[in-house]
Amino acid sequence: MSEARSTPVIRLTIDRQPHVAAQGATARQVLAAAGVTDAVAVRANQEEGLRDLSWLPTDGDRIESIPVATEEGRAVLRHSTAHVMAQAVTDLFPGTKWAIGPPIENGFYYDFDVERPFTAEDVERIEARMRAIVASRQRFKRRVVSADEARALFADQPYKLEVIEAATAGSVDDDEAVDAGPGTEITVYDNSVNTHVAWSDLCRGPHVPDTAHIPAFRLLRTAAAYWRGSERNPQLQRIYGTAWESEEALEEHLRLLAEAERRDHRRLGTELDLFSFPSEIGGGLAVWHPKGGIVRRVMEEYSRRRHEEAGYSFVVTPHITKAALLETSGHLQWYSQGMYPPMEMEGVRYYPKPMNCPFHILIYKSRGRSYRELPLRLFEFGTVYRFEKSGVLHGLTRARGFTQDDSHIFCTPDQLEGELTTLLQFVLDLLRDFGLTEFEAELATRPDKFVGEPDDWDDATQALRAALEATGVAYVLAEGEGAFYAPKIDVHVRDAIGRRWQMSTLQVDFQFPGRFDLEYQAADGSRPRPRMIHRALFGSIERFFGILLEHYAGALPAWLSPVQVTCIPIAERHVGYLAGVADQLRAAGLRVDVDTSDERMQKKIVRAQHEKVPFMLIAGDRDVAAEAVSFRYRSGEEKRGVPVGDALAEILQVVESRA
RNA sequence: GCCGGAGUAGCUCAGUGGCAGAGCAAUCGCCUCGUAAGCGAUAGGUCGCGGGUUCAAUCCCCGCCUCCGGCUCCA
Repeated sequence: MSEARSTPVIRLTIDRQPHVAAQGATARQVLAAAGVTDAVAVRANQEEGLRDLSWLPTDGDRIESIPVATEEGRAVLRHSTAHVMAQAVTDLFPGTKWAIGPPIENGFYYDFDVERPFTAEDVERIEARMRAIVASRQRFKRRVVSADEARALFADQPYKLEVIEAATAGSVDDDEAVDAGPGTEITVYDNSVNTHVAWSDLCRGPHVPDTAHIPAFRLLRTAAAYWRGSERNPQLQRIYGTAWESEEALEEHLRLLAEAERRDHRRLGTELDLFSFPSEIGGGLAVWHPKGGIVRRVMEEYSRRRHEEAGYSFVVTPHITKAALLETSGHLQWYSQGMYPPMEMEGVRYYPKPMNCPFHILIYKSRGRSYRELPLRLFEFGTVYRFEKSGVLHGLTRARGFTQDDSHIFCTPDQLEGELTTLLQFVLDLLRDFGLTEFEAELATRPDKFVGEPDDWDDATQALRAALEATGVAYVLAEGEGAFYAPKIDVHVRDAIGRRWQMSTLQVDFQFPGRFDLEYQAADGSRPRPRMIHRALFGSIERFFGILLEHYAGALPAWLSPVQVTCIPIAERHVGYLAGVADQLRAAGLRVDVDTSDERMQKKIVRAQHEKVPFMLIAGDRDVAAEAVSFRYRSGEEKRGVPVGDALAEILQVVESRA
């Protein structure tokens, strides 16, 4: 730097490279001098929080630039865009009270207390106003204020006052922390053009330097949300939006949203004639049509076989039970709001079951158990009923009646760790067989409110951790997120378009063995309590099916497809030949249709393509003469003149490999 | 459950205060065809349900039901 001669200099590290800068230079200036132009914020000295580009580094600071095209950078961008949105709302709806407006995955929101909910037209006007604000190149300027100054500034903003009080008391939650840093200092960001302050918000920051750094955004939808997330609090009007580092990135995100809509399992369920939710039966209660029923049966059969190979014992239990069982288990005390109400017969109350565990425990208890029998692995496709609030139902992934692939494993304390390890490996292997390959696990530890002995918790948590380490699956610690009766591993999967779904859960239970007074006879004649592991692998068949359907966009792999092969005659005279081919394929266990409709071949191809059938076998004169068929694959590729035996072998190979 | 939105043919959706429409699907007929939609005809509706306003309501108003987007909750 040329001015270094007359100005005191400071030594900095910028993105691990040493640099010299003039004292008093902003982070933005030193980054620019170092050739870094894509940053929206910086991290200083490996601190957790980020700083504005207007921050003044001092000698010896290590600076990490945060480019906009990173998750942290986008969060800064989205947070700033949320401010612009709040400013636009304030411009258009004077008197609006602001709550909070944090960045979230893929976007941002801001909650407002307004006279009436926003309409679609309001949102258009807000977005237009935002574009004007962005075009005016407003700056985001940070200033530190005292708690009293903040109270005065936001005297007419009751939600901000609450955040200020929470911040000064040091008790903010994560979302609110975005608006005011805990305890330390209270900061305000002024949005200004030249010296004119257009709008100010209580905010921890950081923010982009000015609105020229907001290249692409879109408002997406409005919704109601409770203040501080509690249904006892007033409902606020929330606007969701998204912001990206470029128009291209925004377009790509919008394309992904459209893709997700296209893959919606509820839409595919109707289009492919798999299942439906007749309103005559009631919300959240599915009926499975023949084609959906085939897929479900194949899934269950495969799972059953794998469980048998892994040493599980199949059990069957009823759908309803007397209240007493659920009193012993504690469900009536803890879970009654999630249960269907009881029905009374001969003066006794019976409940539809919300979970299978108490029933499996009674099987364990049906006679004395020896350590020689352990681990005892009970498995059931157990159908349960839970009364979900009407607003939360969502196709097959959130239903009121569903079938869990539920198992309960009873083992000795010594067996626990080994059992968990093989169990987790089993879970991951089976998910892979269904084509899900990206896993992320969470180890959820003891919550503030818990039952049992801390030592037991530590042992069980350690066993779960050992299982995670042994299988090598990536996991994060979810401190305090365990169930009140047990630590657990939750396995999440990423689907084909990157969405995260919670799938399997493994829990080590401290409650039930004691509540039901379970025991086994040990080799030394003592009668210790067994350990108990709860495990749902798919979670529920319905939910898993829905996720698979979205993962594959309806084009299920051949082994799961309801129709694996559609035979298409080119002309009516080829029907008889293809009927013979179809018989051969069926004899080999394949699910085959022959399209005998009075349509042209092209039309039949369209239909089979819409039905997402993996293999079309087409036959005309040339194929008949050669005792061959012609393939058309789901991809649109084709292969002509394949001898029937070869075609059968090829299809069987794909089906059996579950590819 | 709460806030907002939407309900028109099996599906996707137009439409208007004055006899209810399209495409696809379905049925029937003609065509017999070599890799993404052949031609014609027919049928299909209490315009979610109930009430109100009006000479007249699918349309405007009110209530309810169902679904959708969120919130809370959750497999």
